[in-house]
Amino acid sequence: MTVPRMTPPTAVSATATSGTWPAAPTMMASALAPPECGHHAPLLLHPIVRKLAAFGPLSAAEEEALADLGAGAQCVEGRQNLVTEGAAPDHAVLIVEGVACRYRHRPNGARQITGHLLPGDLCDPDLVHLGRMNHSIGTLGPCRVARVPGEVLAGLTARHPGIARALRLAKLAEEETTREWLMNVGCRSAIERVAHLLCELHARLGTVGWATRAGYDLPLTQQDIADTAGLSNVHVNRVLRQLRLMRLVEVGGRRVDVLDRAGLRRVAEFQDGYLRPTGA
Amino acid sequence: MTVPRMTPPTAVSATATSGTWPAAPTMMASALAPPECGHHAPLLLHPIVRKLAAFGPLSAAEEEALADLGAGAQCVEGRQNLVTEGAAPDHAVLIVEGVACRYRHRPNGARQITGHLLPGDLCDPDLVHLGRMNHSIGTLGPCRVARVPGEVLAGLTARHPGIARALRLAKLAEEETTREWLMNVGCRSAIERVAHLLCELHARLGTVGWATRAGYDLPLTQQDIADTAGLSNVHVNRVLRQLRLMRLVEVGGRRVDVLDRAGLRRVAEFQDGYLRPTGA
DNA sequence: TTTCCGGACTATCATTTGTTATATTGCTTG
DNA sequence: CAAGCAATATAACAAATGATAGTCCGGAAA
Repeated sequence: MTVPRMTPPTAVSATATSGTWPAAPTMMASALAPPECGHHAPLLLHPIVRKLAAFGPLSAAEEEALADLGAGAQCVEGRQNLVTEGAAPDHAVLIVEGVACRYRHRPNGARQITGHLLPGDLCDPDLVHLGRMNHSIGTLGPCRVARVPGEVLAGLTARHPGIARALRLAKLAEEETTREWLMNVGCRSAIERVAHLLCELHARLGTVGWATRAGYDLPLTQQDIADTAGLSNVHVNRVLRQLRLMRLVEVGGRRVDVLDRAGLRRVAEFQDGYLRPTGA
Repeated sequence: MTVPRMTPPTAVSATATSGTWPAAPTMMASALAPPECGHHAPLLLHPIVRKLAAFGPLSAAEEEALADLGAGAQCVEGRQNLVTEGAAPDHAVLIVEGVACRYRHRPNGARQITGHLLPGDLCDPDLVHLGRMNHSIGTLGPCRVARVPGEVLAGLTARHPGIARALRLAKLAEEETTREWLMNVGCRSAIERVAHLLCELHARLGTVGWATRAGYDLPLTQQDIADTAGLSNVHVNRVLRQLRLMRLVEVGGRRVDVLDRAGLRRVAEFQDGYLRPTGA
């Protein structure tokens, strides 16, 4: 059977200035290679290495151990559950490629997405404490994911203090992100919410090499954005049109083109500090 | 949409004002004997003992060690900051009595409350990881709070595995609660949001002995509820009147009288499972 | 190719919620 | 006691957002 893959990041146009943006297109292209041949590629190409390295220095052995986590990654189509509400998983899930989310449904069918899982995200790092999940985790677009048994994870953190520390900081960042979403939904207007969401995705995908300064590929439908921001799909459409008319960002065809990053951030009041908590 | 209307950020008061506590007597009268009235009182009267014991068995030594945390508690008036955004605290804060919250302001003055801190709540148990806070913590009504130095906390968890485990579960419960709030604000109607909030407070205060089946004392203003639920104060007033007319709950005079607990929970679709995660 | 279908898009209308303004109440303070 | 302040209450109006319905488009399947 055919296995769905993510659209690879589009090559940067010749006019694009490198600037301060971390990702290089050639690196991203090779990141798409199957994980089996990954031992020749720089370890930083593995999204989880890139993500955790941003929280503090990792030893070479730690980077290698992290990269190994993605070795057995499998392809999953969009709209599939990875972990279902009520289950008591004995493994964590590492997103190697694609976008997944945490979500829950109300009895009336309404869905609320409570978190996005992007390449390099590991959930849940402390599943040992968790009896049964009270929300589900599912893919939004096609993904490559690796299941990490609890014992493997425990051994990893026991042996590598740098990884343990980075995972704690990553967890903290996730908590802060949830609070930021609450801020978003609780007291920002529709256009501000959507703008903020697009900024956040830009920043997060950027640190793992899946976004350029010009934009990023995004498998979310307008309904997915609506369920994230607490809006209706129709209103999300209205807001996206407005953002397009304001020459800030164009969203369509599973692609987000950021025309005016500064302007978008201004509308969203976006401050990216919450994504990078610093250790004490 | 939301226009400047808020009271300015509360003035910071690093000085722990001790002594007077305006509304104290009435709060204590119905529910419990005052927890501070002595070393002779059963340890379960200490809210943090009650709260953590709900997550799993604690040894007598552990209960005693926990009860000691509240020994040096000081009185703080309402509307005072305990920790201010941008600070890098070296201590955790234990709420012994009263209600506090995590919150942030938007530049336009709008405030979003992202969490409630009730008696027995300890924040943040893992402050070691935290560089600077990107939200503030402040009292909503008069409180008694104890500051717990990081070293004390570290020693406590190192020496008492039962406490360490309970604190981890409590942290997990807090995360689940934040997600539940996101669900609330993101996809429930105004009346459902307020009903859900009242149910949650009832359940949480109940486990630490500050609520009876009939209701509980609550120092929140309607504006505070509004800032929690992502509504305007006027609309909160409308909703509270509706809940009163439906004979579900009466809120007023710093008091919540629950007339029909089952009915209120039905309106809110309240499931309290998220408050008590089970260990694996 | 044609058909089918999900997603994007738009228009119109309905409704919830926010805004502004003004009393009122109760408590604190002078 | 009166004055002042904060919180509550309510009304009238405005704005933001949701609901419904339908078209259009592009990719997948027959």
